[in-house]
Amino acid sequence: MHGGIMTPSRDIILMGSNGNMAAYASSSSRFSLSQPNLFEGGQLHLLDMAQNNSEGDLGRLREDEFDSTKSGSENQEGASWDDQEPRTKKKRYHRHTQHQIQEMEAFFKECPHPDDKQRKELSRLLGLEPLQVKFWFQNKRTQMKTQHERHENTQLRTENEKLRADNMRYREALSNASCPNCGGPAAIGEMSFDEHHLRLENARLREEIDRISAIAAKYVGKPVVNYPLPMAPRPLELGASGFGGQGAGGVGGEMYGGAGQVLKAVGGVSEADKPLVIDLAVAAMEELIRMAQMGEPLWTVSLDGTYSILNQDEYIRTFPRCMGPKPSGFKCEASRENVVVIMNHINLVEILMDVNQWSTVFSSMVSRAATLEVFSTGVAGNYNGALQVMTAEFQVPSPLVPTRESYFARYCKLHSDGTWAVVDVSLDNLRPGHASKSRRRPSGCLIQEMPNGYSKVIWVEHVEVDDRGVHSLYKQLVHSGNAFGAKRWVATLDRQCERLASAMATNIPTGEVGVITSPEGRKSMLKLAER
DNA sequence: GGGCTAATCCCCG
DNA sequence: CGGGGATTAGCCC
Repeated sequence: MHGGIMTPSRDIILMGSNGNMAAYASSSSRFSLSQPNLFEGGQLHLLDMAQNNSEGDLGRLREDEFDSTKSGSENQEGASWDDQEPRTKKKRYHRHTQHQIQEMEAFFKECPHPDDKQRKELSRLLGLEPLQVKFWFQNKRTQMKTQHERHENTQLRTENEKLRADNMRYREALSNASCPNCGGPAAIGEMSFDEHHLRLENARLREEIDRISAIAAKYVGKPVVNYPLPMAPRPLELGASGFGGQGAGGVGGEMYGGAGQVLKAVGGVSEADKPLVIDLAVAAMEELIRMAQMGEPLWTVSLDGTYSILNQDEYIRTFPRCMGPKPSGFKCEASRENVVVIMNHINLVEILMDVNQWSTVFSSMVSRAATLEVFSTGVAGNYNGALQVMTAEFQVPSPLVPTRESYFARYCKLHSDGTWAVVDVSLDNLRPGHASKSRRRPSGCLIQEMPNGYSKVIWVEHVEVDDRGVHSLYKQLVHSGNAFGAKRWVATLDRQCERLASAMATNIPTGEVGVITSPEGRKSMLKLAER
């Protein structure tokens, strides 16, 4: 019971009832307290009483240890509650002696959860109430726990600081790196993109690039025409995109923008022809670049000096005929025009690559258009590397001029000097059954960003057409380079820019389509809302 | 005032 | 009922 003084006997003999609970040698100044659960095959010497106790006398030891200069509240003898207030509300300040703590610590190391019996023995040994021993062990356990937690916390903190430092270093390195694609900073603004999304996108695109380049490499050096067809052509894969069934999500839904029934009969290319399409696109891109850059004698400047006409003989001498020779009876039309377009270069690329925008902006020339298959949507969120198979019907607003249907690949590439290029090349070789009346030789445009936000555009149009039976007036039209030539494309684009500018300024028509340049350089098409 | 520790209270299995 | 978490009380630095 609380209250009774547990005066320690001067000779403590710890003798468990069963005889192995504790062992004590009073004269040897050393005793061991063995625990039943630890006592297997020998006694564990947990309590070393020898320290500072030459006489092995516990009672005296405690008295010796007691420093009389210390506060009177320090427990002196026995460390019990007996001589103090009965355990009611007020606690009296009391500290266990060094010795008592030492002994209990030692025991704790071996057994933090002493049972009743062990506590009793300890209390007897140390002259404490069993309850006090119980408290002490309880408090010790919580103390150890908090200590452990604190230690763990500091460990985590240092680890955290180390990771932070690493992170900073990586960020630093990243911000100094430059993007291999555009030469701009490689660091990704945290605000603008979701990093996770980008990582997934990157992985997908990397895979796509690997696949494309592997296929392209496989066919390098082989003739482009008369491709072996190792596999039977697959059924039409309308809406399918990319290789290996990888989807370029969302494309299928926008297919056939403005396309009529006729175009729906035309499918994508067969699996076996895909390498050929890639090869053609790459070759066409190369040709377009050279066509755009060369001068005399390949090009002859028109009389009024606003555009250039292609010199056929020179062309045949200069360029390998990647599409094969001109079909007999076909006439060649080719022109080039340099122009400044009042539009952001990114917008212009977007218009060309998005069939809906393209057919809308050039609606006076393109009566129908559809994207049949998307090989690649481009890299890094833009159209760089985008390749798609398209079909379109071109028109001239005149009953004298028949429409021309074309089945072609459109390939977009950002070149290392910052120039964007979009090239079309006919894929008629892939459709031997379709006797096309016209073919698009590498045609398209080079787009350069100008400091004022406008775009410098070089437009090349190069088509071969069967004009037999076509009205002579039309032939004159073609000869002037205005019918389907670069000049007309450029003029159409210009008109669209002007139309929008005036629509915006005068606030007039509804339902009109125009082109705008947002500050961010995005969303180029504008359909003025109904009012 | 905060840390330490003996002791208390109280909840939960 | 005992263990353990939360809290308190008293002391020390």
